[in-house]
Amino acid sequence: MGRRTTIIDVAKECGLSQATVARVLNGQKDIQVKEKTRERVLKAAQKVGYRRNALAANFRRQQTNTIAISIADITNPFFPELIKGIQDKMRDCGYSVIQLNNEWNPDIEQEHFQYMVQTCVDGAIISPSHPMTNFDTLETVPFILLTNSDLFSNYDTVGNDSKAGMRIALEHLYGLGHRRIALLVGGSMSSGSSWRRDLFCEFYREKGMSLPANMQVACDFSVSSPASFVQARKSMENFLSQNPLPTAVFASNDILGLATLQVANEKGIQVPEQLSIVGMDGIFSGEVSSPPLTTVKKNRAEIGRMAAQTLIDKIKKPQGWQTKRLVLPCKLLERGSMGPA
Amino acid sequence: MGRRTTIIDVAKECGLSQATVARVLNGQKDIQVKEKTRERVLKAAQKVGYRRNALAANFRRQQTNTIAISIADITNPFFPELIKGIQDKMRDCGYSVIQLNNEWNPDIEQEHFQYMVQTCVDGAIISPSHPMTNFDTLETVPFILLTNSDLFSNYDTVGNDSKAGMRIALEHLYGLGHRRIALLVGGSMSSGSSWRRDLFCEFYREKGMSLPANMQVACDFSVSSPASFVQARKSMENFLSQNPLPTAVFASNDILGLATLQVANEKGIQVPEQLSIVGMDGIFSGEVSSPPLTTVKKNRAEIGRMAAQTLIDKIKKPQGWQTKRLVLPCKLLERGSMGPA
DNA sequence: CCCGAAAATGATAACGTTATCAAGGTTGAC
DNA sequence: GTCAACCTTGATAACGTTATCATTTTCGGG
Repeated sequence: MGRRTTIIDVAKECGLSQATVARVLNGQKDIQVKEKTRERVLKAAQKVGYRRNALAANFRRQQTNTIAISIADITNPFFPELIKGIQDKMRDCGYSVIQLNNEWNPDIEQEHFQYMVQTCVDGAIISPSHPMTNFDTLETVPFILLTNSDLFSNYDTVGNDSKAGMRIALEHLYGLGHRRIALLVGGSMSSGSSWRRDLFCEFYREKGMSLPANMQVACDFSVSSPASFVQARKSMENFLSQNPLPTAVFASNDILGLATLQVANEKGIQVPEQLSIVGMDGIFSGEVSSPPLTTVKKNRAEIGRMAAQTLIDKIKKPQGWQTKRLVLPCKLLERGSMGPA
Repeated sequence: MGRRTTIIDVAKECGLSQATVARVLNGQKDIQVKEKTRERVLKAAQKVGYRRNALAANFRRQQTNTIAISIADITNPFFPELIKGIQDKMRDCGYSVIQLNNEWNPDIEQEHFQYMVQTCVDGAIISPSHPMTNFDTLETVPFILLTNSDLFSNYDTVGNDSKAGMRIALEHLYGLGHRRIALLVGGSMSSGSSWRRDLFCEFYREKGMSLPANMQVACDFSVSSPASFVQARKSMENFLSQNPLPTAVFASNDILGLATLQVANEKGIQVPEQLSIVGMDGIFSGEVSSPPLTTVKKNRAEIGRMAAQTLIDKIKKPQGWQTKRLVLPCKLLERGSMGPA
């Protein structure tokens, strides 16, 4: 099989130097080359069927125009829109995206970091698998974290203000007259749960209410993925058997919220008349339950775009970068599973 | 900033040749090198902090250990599990995955193909954006299509037997006594719709029934994505106003099915007592509606894994490859929205 | 018309790895 | 002890582009 045609073949064809050909075919926009020679080159390139060898170029320049995304699991409905947001922005800026799933596994996550270094991605956007994730492996790869946790306060982060979002939900429920509000959190190991409990207790304290028993459920499976829906249902079957029931439930993600809703429906508990349910995230599935799930919506596409833009800024400005922490607000999306107490 | 350490630095450090060092650090498993020298190299590598430069290696070998996936849109709930399946298998085999969204846009799709060639991906898995997609651009990149359409019968394909799946659903409905079964298809431009109509009409003919009026709805928006749920609802509001209603509906994807279900619920049409609804795909959202949506399930993760495996086989066996067409069965997943007529 | 500056082009050295072939060592059978 | 066969290691040439510097050409002002 014949060697693939190179810049040199083009040079020979048009009788110009390799350098000039390179300038025309692969150079930046601000290069100097006469219109006439440009045409000569283009014509010759066409004739010999030149295709740029990106591998060679990447190697020479030691950069790939590729960034990596490290998340837990693409099948978790939280992520696709986020990733889409990143991809769209990155595409506009000439980057490709490699997406890696760590399955909540820190070891895999570390492998991914190594991969990023070796493969010379230009940057990375990372949703940390857990609060202790160590980023030293990444060495000089610029990265942005998808979180708003205080645990990562000295890194660049983009995230939703989940605390404020949760507060909005609780306040709203309170305003509707609810005094027995329960909290559902998933994944004890996940960083997410502890601040939620704190905020929850603080909220009760603030309102001068004492926290009734059995108002907190921690599901010890790993949260928010459809795969854990069945398990979530089991927890909820148990939870919704208590008497008296709470009048409202705040679920820290929509999967938990939907599990609660489904079990409530099955038990004949009227939603929202007897029980209000508020979820968090705003995934599509919440739109098709009955009633549709009221939720604290995170604009995931926006988060993705912001993260991408921030990463690009960071890549382009290697000197004097100041740590950035972007926080986007959540919005209460009323869809029908919340009502007066 | 100091140059990053190379194989040559390691060679100097341990007093062996570059070639030997390369054999130890980056060679295949079946290389010959004495245990003692291997240790020397490893130790030296450790000491000078050697990191393999994958860019150089990729360039030299003219391969990337990366494959590309081209799909319409990752936010379409059909795709994440499919992609996961591909990623998992590919990861096991040492490949990374670049995922590209073409937004159903053939031009973007072609751009992606060019990108694949330039960037020298080792292979590609493609869900064609439309029936006329031209793969010439891909040149020598080996690829597999995610489809079961006859339109691509001379390519390697992996797909579900959607026809058989649809037939299962129709037969099942028929068996339950339904005689007024409606067909909902989305996206007139998509390749999918025409064979569905054909099969639908044939089914009626086979059963010796005449096809009543208004038993086919084609929604002229681009299907199966949550983004079109609202539009699907509108079509269904209209459709479900007719009198008499069909006793059953086969929706060619779950989004349409869920839209139908929701509108039926709102109109007070009892599902499945007054109206049976069967969807197709088996996305998670169908599990949280009430009743949960009965559907013809496609095992997307399995499809992904098969496609990945097939692609790998093809990559590894460049000579004498025989076109393969893998067809996986669909399964009726009864969840509650289907009952006797 | 000449000169200097700027613009355009040319020549060539990397980039870090892999692959090829040559050279040196070791082993075992005769 | 010799020789062949095999096992290790070494030297070195690619791979195709970009970047740097040198050279040539163009152009305008005096």
